[in-house]
Amino acid sequence: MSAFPQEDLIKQWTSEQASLKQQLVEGDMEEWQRAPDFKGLERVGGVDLSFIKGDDTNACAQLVVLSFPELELIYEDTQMVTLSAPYIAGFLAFRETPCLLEALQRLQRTQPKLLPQVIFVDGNGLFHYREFGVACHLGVLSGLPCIGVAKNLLQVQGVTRSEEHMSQIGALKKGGDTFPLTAASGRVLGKALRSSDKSTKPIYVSVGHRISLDTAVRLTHACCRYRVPEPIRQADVRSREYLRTQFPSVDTCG
DNA sequence: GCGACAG
DNA sequence: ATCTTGTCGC
Repeated sequence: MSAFPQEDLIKQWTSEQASLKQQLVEGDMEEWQRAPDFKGLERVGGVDLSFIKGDDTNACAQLVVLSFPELELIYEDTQMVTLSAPYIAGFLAFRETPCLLEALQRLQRTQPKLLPQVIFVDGNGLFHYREFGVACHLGVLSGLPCIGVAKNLLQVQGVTRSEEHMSQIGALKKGGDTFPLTAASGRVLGKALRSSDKSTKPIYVSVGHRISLDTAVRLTHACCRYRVPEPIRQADVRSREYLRTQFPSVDTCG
């Protein structure tokens, strides 16, 4: 077998990100994105992968489509997949995007009218080392509007978990409150959002594709029943439930 | 060399 | 990502 140093892989992936980035579209492109109440938006999607404890190559890939604004499940796709790429911070898309695109293609092929008008992705969009996170990657390759939502802060481009950052989190008083994630360049790459009155820890929202940051934040807030926006939360809950029933732990009492 | 490292 | 139950509080 030929050796393929991680160094080479990273070089290849870096140039691929730069190439795909040229197709990235920022800003609102649909009428519903401009509407105060998102009139015209009927379907929101969410994707996620879940793993079995000691196995990092086999995973359960999940795509859900919820009605908007009710946030009720109207479509679900659950599929066991074998991942070929390793997880490397900054290159999450190369690991997770292929199986998510396949899920979208199955939906496109069988029930195209149920395709989501926007997809919430677990991970960052523009808030990324090279401003091209997994939400941008999936957006460009699918052509669909995407929003990146990270549950943990990626310390990038000068944004750190500093006293200043902690202080800004403390200043988020109610659901919907935000503060910008500003790169050293001065560019706002995303926003920290207190997603509900009850949750203290913010989520980090950034543009994936074909949507503006303000619209992404506003819609994310509108989709939060709990800390994590419902489309992603449903995808997470359902993929884990699938693994729990299909692959029960082997080493637990009998 | 040290620390950071979405999922 | 996963490891993990009960517990404290509203």
